[in-house]
Amino acid sequence: MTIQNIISQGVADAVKALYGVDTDPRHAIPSPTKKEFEGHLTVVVFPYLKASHKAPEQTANEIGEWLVGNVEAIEKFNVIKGFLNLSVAPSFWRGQLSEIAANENYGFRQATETSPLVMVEYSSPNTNKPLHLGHVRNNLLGYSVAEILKANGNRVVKTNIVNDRGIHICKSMLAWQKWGDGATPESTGKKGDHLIGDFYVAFDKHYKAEVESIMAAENLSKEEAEKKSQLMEEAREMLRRWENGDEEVRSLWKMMNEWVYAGFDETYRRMGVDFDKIYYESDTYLEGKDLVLGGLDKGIMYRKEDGSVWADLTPDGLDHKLLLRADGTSVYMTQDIGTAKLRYRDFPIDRMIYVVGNEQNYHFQVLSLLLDKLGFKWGKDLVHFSYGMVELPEGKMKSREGTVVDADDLMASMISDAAESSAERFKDMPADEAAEISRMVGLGALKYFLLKVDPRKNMLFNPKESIDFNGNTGPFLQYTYARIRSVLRKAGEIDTAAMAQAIPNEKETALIQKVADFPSTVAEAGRSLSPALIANYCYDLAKEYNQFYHDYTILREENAAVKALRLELSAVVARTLRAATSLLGIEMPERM
RNA sequence: GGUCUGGUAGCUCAGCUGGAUAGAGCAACAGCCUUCUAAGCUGUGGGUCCUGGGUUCGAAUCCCAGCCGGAUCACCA
Repeated sequence: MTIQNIISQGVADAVKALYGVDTDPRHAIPSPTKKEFEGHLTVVVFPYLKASHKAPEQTANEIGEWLVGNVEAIEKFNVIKGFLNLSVAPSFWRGQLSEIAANENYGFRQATETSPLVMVEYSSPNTNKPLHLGHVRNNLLGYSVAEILKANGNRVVKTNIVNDRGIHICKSMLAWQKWGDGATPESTGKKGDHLIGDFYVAFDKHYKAEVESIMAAENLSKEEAEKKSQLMEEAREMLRRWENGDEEVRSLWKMMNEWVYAGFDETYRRMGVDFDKIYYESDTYLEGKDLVLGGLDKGIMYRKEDGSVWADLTPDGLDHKLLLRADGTSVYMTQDIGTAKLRYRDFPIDRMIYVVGNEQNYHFQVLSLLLDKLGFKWGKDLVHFSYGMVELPEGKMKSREGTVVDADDLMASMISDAAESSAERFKDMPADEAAEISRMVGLGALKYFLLKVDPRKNMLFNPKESIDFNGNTGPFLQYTYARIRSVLRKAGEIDTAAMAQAIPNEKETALIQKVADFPSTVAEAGRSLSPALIANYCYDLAKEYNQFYHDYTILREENAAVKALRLELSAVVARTLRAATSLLGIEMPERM
């Protein structure tokens, strides 16, 4: 039982005993007492004035008296206006510490066979260009949300839908045929995804040049010139051949996609994210058709005179939505319906979470309605985990203007920055260990930077100012962890028996209280799908520990009981920090 | 224009299921390493919580209106 529960129940009991009124204990959940007041937890008594028919101060005093008399954990209280500040007995906190220390999986709930099955879709790259900063935010959010759901006792399937077909890949393919000179990742020494990205850019360059020359030669508008583009026509022709299963096109497509996947795999590995199941749009894009046609029979969809198929969503406050073109081909929405069908066939999903940028809010609103109408039980409640974009100081990233921040480059520069700023302190360390720590620290800084902010909001990334390693950052958490580990290495075995005699002081109880908040933080992060909540918790915990570390000695403490308590407390903080940061995909070095 | 979403310190952001005097980090300034890791700790300055109404004992938080920014409203994905 948590102290919050003890208190809220106690308050309900007090109100019943004192004023004869039944109240719901959940209405009296105490909040942490503000630093400037004495006490650990605070109950606001204004809601009980109707029951007490007394002034706030008097009501608070009466409830306080009752709690001290009847609830063992409550030692004393003070009242300021309607705020009842409760002090919890040090012995209770010491007991909490022992309990927490004994629980290996503290804060995490294990999944069982009957736990809800949640599928989290994230990343979802196109195969015509390498991953960029926007994908990094997506990947880290998706990975973290999946880990948080696991920690809350859900069974989780992480999935990725790769957009491996369509006109954009054909553009890269065409450019490679025309100007590639047989280049391969091996012959150029380039990662496959970057190589393909270069050809995509090359296509765009030639296309633009072509359009401009048509405009000049025939005095046409840009739009008219684009229609006459020979290059674009060739790309479209290539797509038609692909759809017809043309062997030459298919084998080229296969080869080039393989290059890209090898590149993606490396990026994912470096980033530390993974997937349980990968879907490819080339496998799913036809699957939605049957469902849509089935919906036609059931009257969910309707067919226009030209043969196109639509859903009327005006009763739901939305518009009419096209699902099949007049020529019978699929659109994006149809593909997503098809993907849903395959997924549901593969896994009995209870809940589906799509980690996709907020520019697709409308799409997912529609998808939810359609899946629900088509009979997917999770359709209505599907979650579009909608996140904001990462902006640069000059605005959105634009590939045309070369302002796209590449994922591989970014990670590499974070790691080299970390290596540089730790060169001095690593000088007596083997090179491979120093490199490993630099990797953890550089990526830790990047991950924390992207995950600590509210996912819904657009965020700013300034490439000119490198991401900080000081203050509210990932390395701050890692440093705190490494520092504790260093103390524990020197301490050896902790004398837990001696700890029973210790009475934790104010700073120590504050720290225990912070650690005791971890499970409810994990639970809340699971409810609200919020890595940011975990990040903020980590920062608060580390900050609290560093103050404690600064103010008190541990190894030199002469009182054996106090020393044991401080060591145990340090051990528990380190473990909680590691557990919490693991939910963000951040690794903790043993030294740094 | 319709819908969705955001606006908090010079900058980047917390806080938003209503509670006390609105918090961090960065940047600036002033301190703290013969002591367990100074990527740390302590202090100073810095606020019309976009504006105006409303609800309430109490509003940065909820409601309404407005202003400003972003997204979206494709037979693109």
